[in-house]
Amino acid sequence: MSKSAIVTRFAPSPTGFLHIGGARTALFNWLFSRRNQGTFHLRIEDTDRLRSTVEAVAAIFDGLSWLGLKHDGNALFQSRRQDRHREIAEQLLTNGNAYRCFATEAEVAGARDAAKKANRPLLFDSPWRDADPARTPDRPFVVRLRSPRTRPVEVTDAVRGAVRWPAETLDDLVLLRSDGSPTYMLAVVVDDHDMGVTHVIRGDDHLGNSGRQALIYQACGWTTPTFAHLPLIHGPDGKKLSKRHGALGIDSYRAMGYTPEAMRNYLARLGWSHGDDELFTTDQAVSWFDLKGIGKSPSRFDTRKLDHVSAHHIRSGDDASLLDSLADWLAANDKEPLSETAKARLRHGMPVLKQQAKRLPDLLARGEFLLSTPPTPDLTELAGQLNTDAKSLIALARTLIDRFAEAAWTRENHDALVGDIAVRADLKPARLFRLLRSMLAGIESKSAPSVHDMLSLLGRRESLKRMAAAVPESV
RNA sequence: GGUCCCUUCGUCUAUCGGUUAGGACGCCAGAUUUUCAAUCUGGAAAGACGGGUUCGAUUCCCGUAGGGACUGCCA
Repeated sequence: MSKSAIVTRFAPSPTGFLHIGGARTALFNWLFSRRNQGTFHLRIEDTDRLRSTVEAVAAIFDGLSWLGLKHDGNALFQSRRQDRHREIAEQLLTNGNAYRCFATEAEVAGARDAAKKANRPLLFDSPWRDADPARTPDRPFVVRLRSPRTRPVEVTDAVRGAVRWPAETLDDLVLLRSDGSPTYMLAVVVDDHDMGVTHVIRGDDHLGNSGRQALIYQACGWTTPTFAHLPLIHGPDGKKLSKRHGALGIDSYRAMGYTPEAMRNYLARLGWSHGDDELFTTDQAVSWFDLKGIGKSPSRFDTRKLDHVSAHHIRSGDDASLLDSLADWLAANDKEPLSETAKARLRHGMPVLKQQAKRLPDLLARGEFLLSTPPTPDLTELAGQLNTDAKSLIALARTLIDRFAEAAWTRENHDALVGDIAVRADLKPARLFRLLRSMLAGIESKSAPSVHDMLSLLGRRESLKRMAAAVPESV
């Protein structure tokens, strides 16, 4: 293992599902570690016990595994590391980089209100920062970091460049709450350090945190990792993605019938680019990925482009795995699983079905004609649509059956036959195709493939059977 | 309010001082045509604004406007 081994991590809070933005963050971390033969860790930030549930944690595992983003080693639960976090806080207290603050919450709030009125940064300047440790009151306290007040804090971000904050805008952040529990700020830094994380790739909403966290790294004497803050994903209206935009969780996209491969492609291209490449495989993304390709501005989620990417991956997908994906989709939506014969038929038709599908369920809609015998078409109704009468339509159908029955079952023959019959009947071939379509897949079949494809997929025997069934016995 | 970040076609983006500003989605037109699609061809469509720097700015700097994030003893 090289000394410069890269370690990344994805550290979601379990809030109910794997957010689409979180999924992209995970993907970038995964891509970056794979690209560099590094390590990709998963850490569950479950220190907010009220909001963290086993279901929420399971949703994250499910989402990641469906997306194919496997983490190395075991997932780490932040809540189980509180002793370690406290230990660091104690050290900081001992070496003077932190202090006990006995200010009440009301005092802090009052100071902030005053700062706001005076148009100053909302920081709280604790009177206990320089108090005599011997003269401390006997009441609850928090442990605060003693931030340097003279120099600005600077962080170098791999996508943003140098970012700095004036010293007076950063207050002494709380490390340990008055009940002794560690705060998020402390926990993140300690965990990232202990896990050996070299690159913190996360959402833009953490950019401000990186300055504060840098202060903790400095106080601990640790080297800060490289930060890379990803611009957020917005809804189609440019506002932060929220419930009113519809699907937020990766599970929703799974339920809609997008494949993991397509989601990876679309998500990777949202906020990251490799020249003009739009459609690519995951292997390609891995070999191309770099932090330089990450954009700076937020991007909007566009489901129509997602559809296009999805269609491409279905079209170029492997028939057998497409069938597996379809089975997964059925299961994810609590639908009845495919029977063995249904599987065999869809598998047989897959080369055709996948040509025009945007999402997995389209495969099923296209292939419906293969799975069940269509209802007998009402030729009277069809005659109405074709602006002719039922009687001549039936005659045409019979001719079609007779001629098809005696010719070899090829597309060329079918074309020639239809052309010939059309000329004799003084009709446009299009009408005969409409008639054939109705006989093979039902009069309402809008989503079935072309007549030629159906003829070929169904074969001579089944096709002729359906055609015959469509014509009334006695007229 | 304060701090920080962002700004190229409607959308995702390329460009790393000199281009007819390129590609993709979507859109429009045409071809094809047995529905819906898919496919092929063509088309419309962008550097927020104002100042600098420079022989030359989309590109560098400043300002303005707009958008976003953060601003907790949440994560």
